[in-house]
Amino acid sequence: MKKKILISDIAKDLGISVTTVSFILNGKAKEKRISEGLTKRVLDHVKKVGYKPNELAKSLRTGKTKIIGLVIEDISNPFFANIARFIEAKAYSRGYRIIYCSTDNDVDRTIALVQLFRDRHVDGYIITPSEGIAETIQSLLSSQLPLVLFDRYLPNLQTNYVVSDNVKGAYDATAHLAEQGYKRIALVTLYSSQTQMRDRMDGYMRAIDTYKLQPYVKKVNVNHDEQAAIVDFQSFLAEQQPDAVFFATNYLAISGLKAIKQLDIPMPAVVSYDDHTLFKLFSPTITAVSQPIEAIADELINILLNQLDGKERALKQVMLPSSLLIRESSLKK
Amino acid sequence: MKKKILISDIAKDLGISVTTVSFILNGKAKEKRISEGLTKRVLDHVKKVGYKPNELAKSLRTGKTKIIGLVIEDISNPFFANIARFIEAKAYSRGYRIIYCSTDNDVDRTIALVQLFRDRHVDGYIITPSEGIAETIQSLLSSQLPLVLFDRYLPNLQTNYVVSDNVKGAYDATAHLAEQGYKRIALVTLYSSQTQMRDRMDGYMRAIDTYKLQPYVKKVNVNHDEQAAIVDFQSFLAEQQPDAVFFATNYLAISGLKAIKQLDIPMPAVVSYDDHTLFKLFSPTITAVSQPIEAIADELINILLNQLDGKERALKQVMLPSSLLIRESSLKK
DNA sequence: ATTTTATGCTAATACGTTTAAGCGCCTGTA
DNA sequence: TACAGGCGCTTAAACGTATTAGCATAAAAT
Repeated sequence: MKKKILISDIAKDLGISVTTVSFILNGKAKEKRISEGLTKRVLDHVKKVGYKPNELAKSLRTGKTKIIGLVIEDISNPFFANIARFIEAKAYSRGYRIIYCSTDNDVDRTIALVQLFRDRHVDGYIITPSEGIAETIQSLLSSQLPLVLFDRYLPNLQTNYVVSDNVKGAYDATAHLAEQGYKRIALVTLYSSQTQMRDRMDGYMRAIDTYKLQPYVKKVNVNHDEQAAIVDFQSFLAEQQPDAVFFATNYLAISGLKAIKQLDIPMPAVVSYDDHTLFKLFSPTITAVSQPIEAIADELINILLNQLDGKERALKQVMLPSSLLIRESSLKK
Repeated sequence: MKKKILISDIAKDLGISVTTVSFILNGKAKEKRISEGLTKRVLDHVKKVGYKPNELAKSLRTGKTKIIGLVIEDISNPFFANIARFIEAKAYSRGYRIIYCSTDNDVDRTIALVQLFRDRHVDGYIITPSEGIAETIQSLLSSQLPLVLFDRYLPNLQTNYVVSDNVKGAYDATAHLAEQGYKRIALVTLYSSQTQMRDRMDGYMRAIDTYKLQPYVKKVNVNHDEQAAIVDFQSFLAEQQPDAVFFATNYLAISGLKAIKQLDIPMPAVVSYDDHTLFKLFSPTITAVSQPIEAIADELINILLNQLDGKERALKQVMLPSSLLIRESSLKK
């Protein structure tokens, strides 16, 4: 049980003051005109005895934790998991650490997480806002805390955000189906008025207009009981008999595929917003709207770090293009 | 921009000492013989002005952060994601928070994460150890830090751990295939000498012995380049022509299924160690060895919290049973 | 010879809590 | 009357660091 070694121990060992050691360790040796000889002696000795500053004490003193809080909808969803991975790597290389938690799109959970991060004094926030979270976000804003939303935004709030072009993505997906000759193209989406869902609906409708088709929209409640959602969706399938289905999220697509599979009906053409490992595997493989994950992560971390460095105060609202990953091998008609 | 409110502000507002406020806020009012009237006044006032203690300062003073560090192989793997979810919920209800990060089974990353958590003074550690991490774990042990491993353990180290009965799980899976009449049952596993992999191999071999079959073992390097792993596995398939495949992990199964799909050969029977959303969807659906996820999470958090409370110092090494989720509808032979 | 400036370092305070030790007062006992 | 002890609260130190203001000496300028 070795005793914890402090900065004062270093100072004592070398017969100098704590201040000097602190300056050197924080890279202010030159600025504070500490001689090169002493600087080297200190650094060598620190390395030798393996001294590590107490980060808690540092944070208390400086008010900075060098930690970014990442509040994410569902880390087990590959889309979010990959975003998180990129963000983590990029933040790391710039001296920041990430801590993240999933909200499952639940408001109370989101509020609790933001509070947790606030309690821990994270330096900045990257958040996928769930519905009803506006007040909480507003309070972060009021406290001047660096913040950027992604995947969706809150229309009434002046915040930074990074989203993909959901309207165009959904339009392209629907148009792709229409071009292939499908006539009864259904949209399966959530009971949700979040911006990304609204925009995907919008894109779908625009394509329906362009191709003069009949819209078939099914809204599903997927959060609580997947089996109930599946049954619900099955009755929609039986009633409307779509020949193609555009799922507004990848997990909707997964539930949807389960539903179709159980039903023993001809498989409709399927497109999903956001990709999934699964889709490459499925027969026939599934076309997906693919968001530019790395670019999103890049924008997010840049916006946040620029704000943290005080370089940038202007509002940054970024929209990036999605692309269609066409996978069907057998074209219809 | 409201100014941050301190415990001293509370004390000043009420004309009492900071100590008294602190005692009350930490539930020591009775123990410290603070009158009920004052206690109530303080609590009311704290609620009214919305005072929140600075957790950093608390942690610095007490040496406790009420945070548990969860170092996990891959949070986007449903098995680990679910474990994490349960652990988080259970810890939360006992006043602890979780921060977690993925290692991707990379030693350097694991070491860096443990160091990060150490720097942040987490109170305890739950870790899926990657290979080559023994030294790091030993150093946690030497510093008397509460610690429990899971999914696998380090045979040379005296640590707490929670694992499932990998030998029996793998035996049951293999035996199940043998009972169905499959003769060329292959095991696909990793280049890894971690305990869980060793034990799954062991269980497979025992079943092979029981049923007097020929073993077919393929070791795959899946971490770096999935496509290379797929090609590698495909040549194994072509050469050995197994009629059934037991994958030692769920992500191996996914890569394996991709490989099989590309190959246009008759689909062998497939069993996977650990379940996956995907498996319910696949045709034919895939049997899986299912670990008792909630029980594992329960044991982990109990062991750790009992240690944190100082209730328990004895070594806890727990093995829980896995069960076989049989899903094939069409039996062979 | 005196004042100014540069050099290289340090003393002391602050960050926001918790907690050991103790202080004055009141009550009850002898 | 004197004293012990309980009651209800407070004083002051501690956690480990960063940083402002400043000090002593030497060199340069007047």
